[in-house]
Amino acid sequence: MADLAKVAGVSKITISRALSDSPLVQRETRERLQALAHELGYKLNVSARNLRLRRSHTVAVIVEMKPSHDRTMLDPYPLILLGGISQELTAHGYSVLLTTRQGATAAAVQAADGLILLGQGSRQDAVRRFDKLGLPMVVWGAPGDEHIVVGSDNEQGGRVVAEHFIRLGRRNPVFVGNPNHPEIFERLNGFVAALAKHGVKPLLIRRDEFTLASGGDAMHSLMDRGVPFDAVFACSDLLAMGAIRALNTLGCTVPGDVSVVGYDDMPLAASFLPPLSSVRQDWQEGGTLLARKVLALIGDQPQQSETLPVELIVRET
Amino acid sequence: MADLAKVAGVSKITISRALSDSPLVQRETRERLQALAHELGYKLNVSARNLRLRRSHTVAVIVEMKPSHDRTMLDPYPLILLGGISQELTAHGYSVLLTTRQGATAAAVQAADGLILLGQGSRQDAVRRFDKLGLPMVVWGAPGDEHIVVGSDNEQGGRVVAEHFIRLGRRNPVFVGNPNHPEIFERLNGFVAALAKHGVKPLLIRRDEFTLASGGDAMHSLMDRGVPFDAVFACSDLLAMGAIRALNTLGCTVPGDVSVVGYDDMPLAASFLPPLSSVRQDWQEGGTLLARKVLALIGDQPQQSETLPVELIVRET
DNA sequence: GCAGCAAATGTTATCGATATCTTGATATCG
DNA sequence: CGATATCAAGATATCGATAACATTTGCTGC
Repeated sequence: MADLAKVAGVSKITISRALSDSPLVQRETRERLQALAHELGYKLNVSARNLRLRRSHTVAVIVEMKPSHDRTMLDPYPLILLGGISQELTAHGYSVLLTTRQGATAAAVQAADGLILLGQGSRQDAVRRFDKLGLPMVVWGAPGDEHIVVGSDNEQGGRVVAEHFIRLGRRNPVFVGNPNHPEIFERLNGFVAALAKHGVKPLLIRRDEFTLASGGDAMHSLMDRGVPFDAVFACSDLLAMGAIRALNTLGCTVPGDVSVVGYDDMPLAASFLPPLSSVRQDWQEGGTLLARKVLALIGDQPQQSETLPVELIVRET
Repeated sequence: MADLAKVAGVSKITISRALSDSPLVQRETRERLQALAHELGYKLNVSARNLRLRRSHTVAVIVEMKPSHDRTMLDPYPLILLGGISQELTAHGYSVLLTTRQGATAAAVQAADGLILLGQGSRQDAVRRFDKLGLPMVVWGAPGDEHIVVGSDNEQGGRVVAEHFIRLGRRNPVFVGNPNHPEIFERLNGFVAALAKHGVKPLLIRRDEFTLASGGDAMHSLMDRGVPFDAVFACSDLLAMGAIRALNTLGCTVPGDVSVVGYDDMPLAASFLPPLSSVRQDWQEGGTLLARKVLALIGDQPQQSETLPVELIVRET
């Protein structure tokens, strides 16, 4: 900028003003300087500006990201939220600093103007760690009173599936998933509560992995134990698909003998054989909302937690 | 830091040295100052350091990311590469600045120490735009001579599928995909060349979308035209799955009448019915390599393009 | 006892941009 | 015509860290 100023025969500050379209500089001068800057290939030094302005126009997104081949694809939801987040932040001139939990100690995170936590980052211990940074922060997941949380309505998710099963006349439903995970716990809650209204008590099969294998395995162990069941609510589409395959192998028909509903409505659900019924969350909207809230917080506008509705897509299972 | 210095009764620079574990400061002093800094909750100002050191310890990853519900999931590969990239960069104290092409004009990108381009960013016009920034840059995709490219061996991918078809005695293979895309063009090349050695000439069905619908559609149009074919090489697993479904509907059996091979070996491929044969790329490794090369370039070590081998997973289609 | 040197710490300048306060020139008005 | 308002541009200080150079202190060896 100093060089530019010398070439143009003005002072640094005039250059600064001209480049930021300040009305303090005469239009002609401004345009001349802008043209000159462009011509000389001048690049603003962001670090210097950040230092001076005491803000980085950057939001750190902290993701729980396991590197294994399946995991990344099987559990891609944090990454999908990224789409909405990135779009919204970019539109407001902010950048996304992507970090895993391990990397979050890196200095760069402290430079961020705000924080978005995705994935199991919602685990309380993890969240508190970032709390200490004192940055505007929004968390994806199940609502609690400690933080500003955006998430889809997992309780509603459980409820609509329960009602669906009741409507179908199912009396022995099974829930497959990991209730230690707060979001899944909410689904279970909604499921159990809605069923209770009809005097039905579901069976809980705890599975920690969100894999096809795990879903199949759950069905096998159910059959082995000889427990009667006529409906399965799986906490992810993959669990559901694995379950259906296993049920077929075991001689059960879906949806004849057993109804199955998955979660997330991944694109493949629709073309699974048979087409899978599933609960759909609006990730794009979730991401957008997360971003919007951090930006608002950064702008000192108080925010509240918010829950997004889900939708049961009834197909053939 | 100045405050800390005052409290500790030393000068700023001593604080700076102590906190960066410089041996210029006596061990006792160093430890005392570190403890004090921790106690007072001192946070390094990254912008200031970046300014002074003229580097940001940040690598910008520019992704072609479409926001639609399907797209993100259907075409998640840029996001998967992110896993490897992020892991490797983090391990070396670097951060990942995630940007879409639109957002790449944002100032923050210029502050990065290096650039990684993913997705269709490999389109020449886009790549050149970033070239001008003069930053160390590595591109994912098909090798060209202009840039340093990391990618999987798409030609080999085409070749192994061709050989597989020949081995099965197929004489009328079809290629489904968008050859405008450089990576897919390479697959086509390898496919055609390997088939030619056996006197076989494949049919090309151009499809731009990587969706189930598109795959089905391709099969329908083939049948309508009455073209005989006995093998399909689809450029993505989704295309392949769509094709198989359509073939079944049209009264063809897979793999009886028609062999089908997909690409990417997504986790679901294995549990598709019938289990899908597919070409697998090692995304994790690809990401790691991308990151490693940018880091090397940043460290002024010259680098070359590199191609990763792929593997044909033969299942039942 | 003092040159000479090493170890530990301090001083000053600097990275590149911008906020605040001035200054000088022109316009406006009674 | 002089006083004040208005506008354009400059001077200086500052953001928070660190590199380069400077200084102090304590010690060795002759």
